[in-house]
Amino acid sequence: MAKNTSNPKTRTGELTETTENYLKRILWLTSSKGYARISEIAELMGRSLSSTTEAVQRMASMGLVNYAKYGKITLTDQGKKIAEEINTTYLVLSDLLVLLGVPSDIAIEDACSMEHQISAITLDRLKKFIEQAKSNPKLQEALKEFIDGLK
Amino acid sequence: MAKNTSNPKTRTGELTETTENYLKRILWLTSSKGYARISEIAELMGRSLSSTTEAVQRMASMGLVNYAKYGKITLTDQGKKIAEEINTTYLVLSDLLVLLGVPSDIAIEDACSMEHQISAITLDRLKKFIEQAKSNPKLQEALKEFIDGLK
DNA sequence: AGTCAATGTTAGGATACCCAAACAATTATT
DNA sequence: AATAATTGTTTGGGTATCCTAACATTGACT
Repeated sequence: MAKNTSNPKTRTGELTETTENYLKRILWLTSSKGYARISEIAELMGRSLSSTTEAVQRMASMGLVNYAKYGKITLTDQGKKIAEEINTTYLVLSDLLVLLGVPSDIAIEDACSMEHQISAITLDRLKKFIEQAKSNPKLQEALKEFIDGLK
Repeated sequence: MAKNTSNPKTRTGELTETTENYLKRILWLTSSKGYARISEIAELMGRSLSSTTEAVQRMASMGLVNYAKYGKITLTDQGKKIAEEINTTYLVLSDLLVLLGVPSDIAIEDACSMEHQISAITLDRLKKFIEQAKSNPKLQEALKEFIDGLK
């Protein structure tokens, strides 16, 4: 029986899930307009302004974002590097889900929180894919080649 | 740009990720031997005895587990129902990862925490699968049939 | 410049989690 | 049964997160 080896920490080994989510949203905002504002982050995260202010201050103290009261928010080099890693993972997952037939808006949402908030639709697609992979010879063979190609 | 619509809550809409993880481990233990002990849960979760006691007491107050001091722990009907849903999701995900060539021990770990703790290996497999799905005609066709078959 | 609306911060409070250390109960061993 | 070892609980702390309400700043408009 597999043990739970996970801390409250994440993939990066240092940041919480919440912090990673904030980072990703800030990356999106800064990519499109150069900086982010508390209100924009709050809106995108679905959190209150006060929670967002607090989170951003925490992230600033960790050296992830540049922040000054009432000012524009940007990512530090370190924050940007981590945010980009997270975003890449997110893109890979959402791509896969789309490939598996999950509608893109749901794929986007689900990619953000696989397992813990997976939707009924995504779950159904994954189930069917697994079934097919076991019974459909063509898919079976294509997957076999895929696996062989990894070596 | 997609908003974060997620609460601190999970798929079930009620429980936290941590609580869901505890539930799943308790399901595993109760399935194999009829009941669970604090120390076993703690071991499986990688948490201290005190944290585990606290979590189990919290879960008891939520009606998810049957608990009495120093006693054997079992799931209530409600707890069992939810735990089984979570476990099903977990099984689907781990199956898929195995299908994609992820070693089963890693698949098991990663299925527990997709996106937030995805390993480099899993990420690599997903990437390659996406690449292949775009370039390998056989896989492409097999996936197309899969998608068509969903209709 | 003065005022108002929008935006951002602080204060105050709550819950979920986690841990170590001290204490208590249970179980195993002599 | 008495003691030792194991297991479980409580206590006392700590951090992360969230929220509302009250306060402060900024920016826009008169």
